Amino acid sequence: MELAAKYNAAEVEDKWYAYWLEHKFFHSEPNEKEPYTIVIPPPNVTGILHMGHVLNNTLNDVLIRNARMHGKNACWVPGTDHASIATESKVVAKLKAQGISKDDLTREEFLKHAWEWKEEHGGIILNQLRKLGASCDWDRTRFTMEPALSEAVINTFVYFYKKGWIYKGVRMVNWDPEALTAVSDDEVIHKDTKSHFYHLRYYISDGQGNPTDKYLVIATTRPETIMADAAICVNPNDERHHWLRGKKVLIPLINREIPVIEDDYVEMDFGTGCLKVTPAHDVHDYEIGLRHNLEVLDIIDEHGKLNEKARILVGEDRFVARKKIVKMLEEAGNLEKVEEYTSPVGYSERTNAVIEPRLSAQWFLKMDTLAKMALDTVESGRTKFIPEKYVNTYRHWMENARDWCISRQLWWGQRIPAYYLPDGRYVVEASAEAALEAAKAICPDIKMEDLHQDEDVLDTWFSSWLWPISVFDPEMPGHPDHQPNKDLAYYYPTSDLVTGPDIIFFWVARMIMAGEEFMGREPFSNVYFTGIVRDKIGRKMSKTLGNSPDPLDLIKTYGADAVRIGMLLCSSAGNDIFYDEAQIKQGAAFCNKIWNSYRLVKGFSVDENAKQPAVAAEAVKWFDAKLSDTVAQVEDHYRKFRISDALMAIYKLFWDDYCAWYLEAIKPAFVDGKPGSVDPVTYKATLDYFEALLKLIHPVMPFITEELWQNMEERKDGETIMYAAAPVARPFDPDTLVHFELAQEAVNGVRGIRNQKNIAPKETLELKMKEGFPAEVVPVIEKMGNVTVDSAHEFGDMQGVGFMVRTYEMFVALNGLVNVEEEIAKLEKDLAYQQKFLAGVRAKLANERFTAHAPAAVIENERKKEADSLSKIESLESQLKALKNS
RNA sequence: GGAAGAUUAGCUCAGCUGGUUUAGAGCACCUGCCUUACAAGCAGGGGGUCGACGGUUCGAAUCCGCCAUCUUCCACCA
Repeated sequence: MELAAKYNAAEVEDKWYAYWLEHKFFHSEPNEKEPYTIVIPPPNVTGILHMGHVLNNTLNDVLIRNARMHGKNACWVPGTDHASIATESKVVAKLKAQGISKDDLTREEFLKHAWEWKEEHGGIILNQLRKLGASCDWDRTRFTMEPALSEAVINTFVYFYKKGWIYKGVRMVNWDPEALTAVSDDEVIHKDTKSHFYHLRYYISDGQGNPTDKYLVIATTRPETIMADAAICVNPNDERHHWLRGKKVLIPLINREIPVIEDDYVEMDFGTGCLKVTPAHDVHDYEIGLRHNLEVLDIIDEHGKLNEKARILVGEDRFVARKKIVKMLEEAGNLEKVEEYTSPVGYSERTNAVIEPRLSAQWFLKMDTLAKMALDTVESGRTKFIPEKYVNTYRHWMENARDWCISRQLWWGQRIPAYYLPDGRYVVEASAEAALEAAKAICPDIKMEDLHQDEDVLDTWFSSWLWPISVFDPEMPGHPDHQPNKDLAYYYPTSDLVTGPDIIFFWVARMIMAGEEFMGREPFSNVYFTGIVRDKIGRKMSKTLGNSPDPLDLIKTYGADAVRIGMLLCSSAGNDIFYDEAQIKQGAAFCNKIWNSYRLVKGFSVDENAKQPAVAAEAVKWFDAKLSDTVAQVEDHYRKFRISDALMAIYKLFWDDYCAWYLEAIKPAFVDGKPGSVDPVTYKATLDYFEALLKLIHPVMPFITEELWQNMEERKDGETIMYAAAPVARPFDPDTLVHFELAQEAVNGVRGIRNQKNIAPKETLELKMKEGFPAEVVPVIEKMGNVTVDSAHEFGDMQGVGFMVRTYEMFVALNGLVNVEEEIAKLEKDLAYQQKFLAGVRAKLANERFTAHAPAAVIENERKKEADSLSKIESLESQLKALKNS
């Protein structure tokens, strides 16, 4: 096959991905090998691939492919998340665009639309992952709302309910009075908003419900809620208000009597130090109310209007009521003053309506035991976090975990399996039939049509926390007596999880809880937290900013391998990623480099009778060691999840060591204007190394490596680099590397002189070196530096330029090209530097406290520095002397 | 306001238990090369008082304190 001069990714990628799929290379079944398992962080089912997904899934794929090549039975389970809030709001928006309001639809009609939407968009993101090269076991693709997984969620709910850990409670939700729905905290936008601070007089009651002439002053931004006040609260340490202890005050206008209570929550130096407590209409007040057993009086209805409990201004909108009540308070003499005030106010992301904190009945899951278990999992190290700093964050949250509100006022999701009897009592069962049976125990005559299932669905995380279990065996969660099926027994616990730190609590912590509860052990051994992908100037990638490129466009332009490299080059664990297209270009350049190195190797002609030249033998020996050395480093980097370091090590091995040094060293010289031949020993080594390099980089660049690996020799159908064994580090003599490095430095010295003196690389120079230099690498210097090497005792008065390779003196003979003054100036500069350096080292050695305290090895090293420096100075001085005499 | 983390070359980052670091890498930059694998290339080069100030130590980018700036998470203050 002819190879084009440039690598064409587009042609290659689809071909090999189809080949991999055709042979089911990504598919895993339990076997006798060690499993390596990753479950994908399931993207939203209607989502579109963005740069965050690219980063995350590239990392996942690198880990999976690396494990596969290390002989593990690698299984990467893909799937999607039903994402109730995001998906439902997309469906609502789509219906709205068609002129359909969700309110006009029944639950069944709406869900029909939602499923249609899911069928239409559900596969997109998984197909996009294929373009990236993701080696997911597609036969195992799961969806969090598919029947089996939904059943698992329902069973889990019933399980916890019967265990007594799920209860119905009241919670303050963010109510959107326009959309008539609760919205999540994420959907509330806090904006500083100008308003007023109303200072109101509350008169002290005489005990009979009549005002005295004494009063206290509270400051509020919401005077329309005073009718719902349950108490006035002051700080117990606030001496100004001690006279109020045990007193009761009267709510203005309606003269309802409320107590004065004390609580640390109140800031003494904010407002007047007196807080009106309105449990029904403020989150904090609600909590104070709980502590002090205060009455909860809800005076605002779902539309944001005052209801009859308010007694006055009934039916008025909350903002109209505010204006009116201010006037009424003023007329009644209760308004002391009004201040301008700016405070953060929550607005609904969807309707821009001001959010009304509203109490509502919600379902909760107790967190105390689960959180304790999950904290232990991480603190004991059974699950490791990378980077470790997230353990702190995790601990803080787990120690302060509040009960988990698991109900959502939506339709898209698993419907809560609570069935209400007409009298308001309820039963919790996995099916309507079971619920009817249970209901009959309470009320023998009850019929199915009398039962009404809870309208709410469960939080999406209440399904995704089962993911590492339910993708293998959906029967398991909620059935403690169930024996794990073959898959679950084999694949669980999974190995690594790659995800963003933003969902450490929402998802990671809860998966650990579910894992401990249902499996009795951690769901994964390591959690690798990626950073957030930002643009060059540090802004989050977002649709509204338009600063997020379409990954598919990038793949089309540069190739998937280049995109993968580009993302990994700038990703150290836990740090945000500053995305820059230049890095993808770098990846594309690397692809091209690999491609062309193969063109060179493939173009070699082999002379079966040729003997291996000394320089080639040396290069082979060196690269062998270098390869082992790098493989060991790469293994270490992978172990520590330093993926970008692993990549950089391979990158340099391929580009600098293999292409720039090894190939140049073994490249046959020209014979009669044509490239000469390579001997068979060197040729075989060269191909072996090339293959080793392909294997090393394959996890990161799956496509180009498969293409070239397949091209290297005739492969059978069904063979793939994916399952080739990863290169293994072998022991080597460290001197091999050290000596070759000396040769490289000598060559660099010669090249530097060429550059300086403008001498063409083609012109062969004469290099003199003093004896003692490792002889075996001299042929390398001769070839790579295009020099002939002579050893000499003295350089005498030769014309030329000297330089040092560590402690070895070198000298390039040049005739008529030396500017003596320039050389002298340069040498003197070097000499001055060395003398200063020597003085520093000697000062250190002369310091008794240093020699007394420092370890022997450190002192020894300083002595060596001293000796090296001395010999350099000696050499520089003799060169100077020679130059000055010439 | 609370918590965690960061600050090293123009950019992105390594630098693990203080001493083989006389602070490194990749990219970018500058100079010279179309040398028959690759100009998406080759060869060479410049560039940092390790955020500021104190402290511990024979010795600090590394440990401690304080300040500044930034990021994230939590709470968003009647």
